Amino acid sequence: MKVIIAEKPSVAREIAKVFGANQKREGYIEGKGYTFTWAFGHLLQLAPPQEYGFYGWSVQNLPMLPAKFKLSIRKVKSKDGMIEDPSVRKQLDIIQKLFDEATEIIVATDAGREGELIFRYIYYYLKCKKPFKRLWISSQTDEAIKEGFRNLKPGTDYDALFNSAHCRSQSDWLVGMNATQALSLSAGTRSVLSLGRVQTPTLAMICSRYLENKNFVPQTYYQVAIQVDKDGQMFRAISPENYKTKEDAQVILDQVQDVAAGFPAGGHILNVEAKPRKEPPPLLHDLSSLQQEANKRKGFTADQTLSLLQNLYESKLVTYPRTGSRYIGDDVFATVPSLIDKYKDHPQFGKQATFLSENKLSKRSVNAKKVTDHHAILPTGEVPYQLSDDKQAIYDMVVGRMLEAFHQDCIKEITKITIQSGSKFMASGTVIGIPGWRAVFNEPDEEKKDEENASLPKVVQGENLPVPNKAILEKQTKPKPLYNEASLLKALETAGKEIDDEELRYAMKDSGLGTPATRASIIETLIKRDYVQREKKNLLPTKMGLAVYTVVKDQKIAQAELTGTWEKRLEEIRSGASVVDFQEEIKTYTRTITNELLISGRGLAVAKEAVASK
DNA sequence: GCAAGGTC
Repeated sequence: MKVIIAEKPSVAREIAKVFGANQKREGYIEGKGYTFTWAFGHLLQLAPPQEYGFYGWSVQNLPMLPAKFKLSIRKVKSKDGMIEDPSVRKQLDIIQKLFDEATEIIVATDAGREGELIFRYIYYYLKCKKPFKRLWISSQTDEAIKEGFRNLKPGTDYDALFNSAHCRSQSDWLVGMNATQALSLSAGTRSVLSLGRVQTPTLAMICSRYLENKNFVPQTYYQVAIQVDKDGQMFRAISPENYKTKEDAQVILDQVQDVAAGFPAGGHILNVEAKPRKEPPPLLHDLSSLQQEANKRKGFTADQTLSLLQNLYESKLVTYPRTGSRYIGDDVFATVPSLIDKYKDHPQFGKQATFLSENKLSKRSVNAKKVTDHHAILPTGEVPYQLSDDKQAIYDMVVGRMLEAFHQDCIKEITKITIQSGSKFMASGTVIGIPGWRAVFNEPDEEKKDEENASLPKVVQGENLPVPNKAILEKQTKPKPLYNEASLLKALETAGKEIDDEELRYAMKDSGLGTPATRASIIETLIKRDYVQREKKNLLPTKMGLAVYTVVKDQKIAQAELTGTWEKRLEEIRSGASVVDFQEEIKTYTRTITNELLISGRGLAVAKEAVASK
C-alpha cells in the first residue's frame, strides 16, 4: 500500500479523485492500491519550555536554550487550560498506522517551506524511518497532479528546505519565548508582555504612526478658487500654487477679472487638454487584498473575513483562502469561461457575466510563474444556499472580483482646463467613458481627489467666460492617517520595501511581515495583549502598547529588518549553507536581547507606575 | 502565561 499525505483534507481529496480512489475511511481515503491521508496544518509544534525543565517563569531560567528541541502535539484551549487537541491525536494515530503499513510514502504537503516542515515534524515525531518521495505541485488541477506524480522527487532532495524551515521555527521560539519572559518578568506587571519577530515590528508600526499623527503640527496654506460659468453650467478652477500667507493669496485674488470687478467675461481659456486613460482591471483577490476590501466596504476585521472565507471554503463555495497569490495558471484559466457562465442568471452579476461570456477575457491575472503554493481566490461554481448576510457579502466580493479581473479596461476621459484670469487657474475633471470592469460593482472611484469636478462642460481654447465668484480657500496639511486593519495589512505585506540594505530588501520582497495565513491572528494577538485597541475602524496603541514600544523601539526585535536578515540566511540554508552558524547567531542574539530586556524592562515598570499614579 | 507557522 502506498500512502500519500497532504497538508489538508481538501488536497488529499483532489489527489484521490485523480487516482479514482473513493472509499472514504476515518481520516483517509482508499482505493487503487493507495491511501490518501492528511494533516490539518501543523499537527506538531516545538515543545513548550517546561518540557526542557524550565518550569514556571523565572529569571533563573533565562535565557532558555534547549540543547535539543522536542515536538509536542498541538494544544487547544479547554476549561482545564491548554490540552492536547484530541482530533490531532486521533489523526496522528491514523497516520502512524498507515505509515506502518506503507510500502511507499509520498509527501504531498504544500510546496513550500512550511509544507515541508508540517510533514517532517510528523515523520520525525512518529519515528518513521521509511524513505519517502516528494510531490511538488503548485496547482491542484487534474493535469498538474498527474504531471507531478510523473515527476516525483526523492524526499532527501528537500532536506535543505526542511533545515531552513526548522531553523525558522526554532529561531522564532528562542527569540519569542525568551524575550517575552524577560520583558514580562522585569516589568513585574504579572500580565504577559509578549514580544516576537512579527508582532513587535507590527506594534512598532502602529505606535510610531500614532505618535507621528498625534504630534503632527498642521500647516495652514491658502489657495485661490474661481467659479467659471459656461452657458449656465458652473465649474471650479484652482490656483496651481499653494500660498503660505493669506496676504499672498489676496494678491492673486485681487487680480482675478471677475464679474463684480467689471469684467463680464474675464476667464480666458488658455488650454484644454482631454485625453482618455485606460485603467486595467484589478487583479484577482488573494487573502490580504480581500481582507482589505472587506474592511473598507463592510468594516470586517481581518480575522472575521478569514473566518467567513474559511467557512465558504469548507462549504466548497470558494477555492483555498489563505493564498498569497493574485494570479492563476493557464490550466485554471481554461476553466474560467464555464465558471463565468454559471453566473449568467445571477440577479446582481448576470448582466456582466453574460457580457464576459461573449467577449474576450483579460489575461492580466493569468501568470503561472506568479502562482506560489496556491492560486488566487475564485468561486468554485457550486451554488450557495441560504448564506448569512456576512458570508454572502464576502462571497459576492469573490464573484464580483472574478468578473472584474477578466473584464475589459475602464476608459476614463481626463480633462484639464487652464484659465487665465489675472493669473492662471486649473480645472480638472474625470468622466468614465467606457466603464469596462467598473460596471461590475458600478461604484464611484474612491481615488478621485476632492478638488475634482465630476464632469466639466465642453469649452474650447480661446473662449472668454464670465467669472461670477472667487474666494480664498484656507487649508491645512494633513498627517499620515492612523492605521486601520486595511492599511495595516497592506503595510505588513509591503514591510521591508524601504530597507536601505539591498540584500535584506530583496530577501523580504516576496514575504513582508508575517504570512497571509497569520496576519489576522497577529492583529488579534496585539489586541489580546492589551497593546492595541480598535476605535471605530482605527487601530490605536494603548498606554501599555506605547510603554512596550518605548522600551523596545530601538531594538532589532522591533524592526522589520530582523525578518529580512533571517529570510536571507534561511534562503542560504535552503541552498545548502551551514545550519549551525545561523543557530549560533540566533543563540547569541537570544542571550543579548534577553539580558537587555531584563534591564530595560524595569523602565517599563516605572513608566507604568507613573501612568497609574496620574 | 509566552513565538510564528499552519488549518479545521
